Amino acid sequence: MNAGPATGRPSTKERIVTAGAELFRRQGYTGTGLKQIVAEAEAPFGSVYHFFPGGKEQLGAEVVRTSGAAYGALFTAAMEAAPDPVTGVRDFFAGAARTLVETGYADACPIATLALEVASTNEPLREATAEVFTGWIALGTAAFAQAGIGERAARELTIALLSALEGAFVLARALRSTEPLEVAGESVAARASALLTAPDAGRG
Amino acid sequence: MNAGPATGRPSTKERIVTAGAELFRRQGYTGTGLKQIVAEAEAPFGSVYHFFPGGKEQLGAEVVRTSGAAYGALFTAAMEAAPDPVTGVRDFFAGAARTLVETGYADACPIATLALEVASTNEPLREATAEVFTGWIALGTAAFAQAGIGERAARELTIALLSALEGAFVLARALRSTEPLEVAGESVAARASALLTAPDAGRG
DNA sequence: ATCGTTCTTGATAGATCGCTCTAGCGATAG
DNA sequence: CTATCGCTAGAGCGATCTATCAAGAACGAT
Repeated sequence: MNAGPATGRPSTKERIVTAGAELFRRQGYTGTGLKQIVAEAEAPFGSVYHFFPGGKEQLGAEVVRTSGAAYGALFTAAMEAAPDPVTGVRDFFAGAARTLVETGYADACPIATLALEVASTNEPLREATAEVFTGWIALGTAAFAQAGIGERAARELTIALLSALEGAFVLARALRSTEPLEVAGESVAARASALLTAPDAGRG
Repeated sequence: MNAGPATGRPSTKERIVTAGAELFRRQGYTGTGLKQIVAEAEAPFGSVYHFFPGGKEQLGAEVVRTSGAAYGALFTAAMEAAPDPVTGVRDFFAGAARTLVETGYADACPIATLALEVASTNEPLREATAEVFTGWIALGTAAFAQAGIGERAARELTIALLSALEGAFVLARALRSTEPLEVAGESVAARASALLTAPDAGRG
């Protein structure tokens, strides 16, 4: 029943999930071994199968859901902290670019690499990534709708935002440049601005 | 010196590259074994190391460059076949969506999965993917510039296009839906249209 | 104190990984 | 014919992979 910190140290399970999230994000799912995860987590090997009887796949699913929720919260926080949605979008892309540079172009989307790897090879994990993306779309749609954009336009704006963000991450990591994030962010901000300036365009 | 077809069958090297391209695209780089590649290619295992003394990494680099060039040609062909750039963009996204559906959401970008996997773990392969992306940016910039868009705006439009495309691929494969490709394509088409309608906006 | 449960721990199995190595086939040149 | 060379062919190496297993430590409940 130990969920954690009598001491300041996170529980073994938490450390495994955290280490798995970091390694899956940077090296992908198939490229990361359980041995490497437990080494990074400073956890005994057997604990993986104690907490995740379903093995690597179950750990992967939990990592996807956990870090997906965390990243969604990051987006919501950026949107709520900003005076308007356009600024929120700009801030979010700028923050993503900053993180990317600070981590040596390692930390971008927490689930994209895994998502592409498993999309055609592992149905349970594919479903986990689909659930996360669906949740992000709902989050963004709600945020833009609250700002006065029609439901349908808000949804399409969110999908365009996520597409631009994920794609910019691919280019940015490969090219080791933040230019794609800047261009993509400005592109989405412009579209959001247009929808807010001429609100009739986006009533759905 | 056999580059191929006295018979109709492609050379062993070609079959290995083709099989590698298909498997890396669908399952990723670390998720694909050399044994699986030679089985798919109906080639002897030893031939891999005959043609690619550098092993899996060298094969990966050749696959990236080959299929990157082929995909670039596909883009150029779509742009040249279309009456105007906006239609070209729409056709290209629509064609990508069609391929995705026809292959059961397996065949999207030929190098994206590999690019994310190796971006922080394998510098030679990362450089190969960076070269391909740089080539695509040059291709798109030239195509849009030829249509009358200023050099700088053409470059940014191309980066926005590639970001939207790659990101839409991620979402589409995970969600098993073409909606992201449709939304992203329309978004890029709209931006291209705006740059062509008001050409002064894009003189750089 | 004793029991039961939860969690820790690492050795180990069985499969697969990338890669090396040697042997041999078949076409061509001399 | 013989020699050479490009390529075929696959057995096998050490390493690593996921997963299993049995045993012990920690701890609360009775």
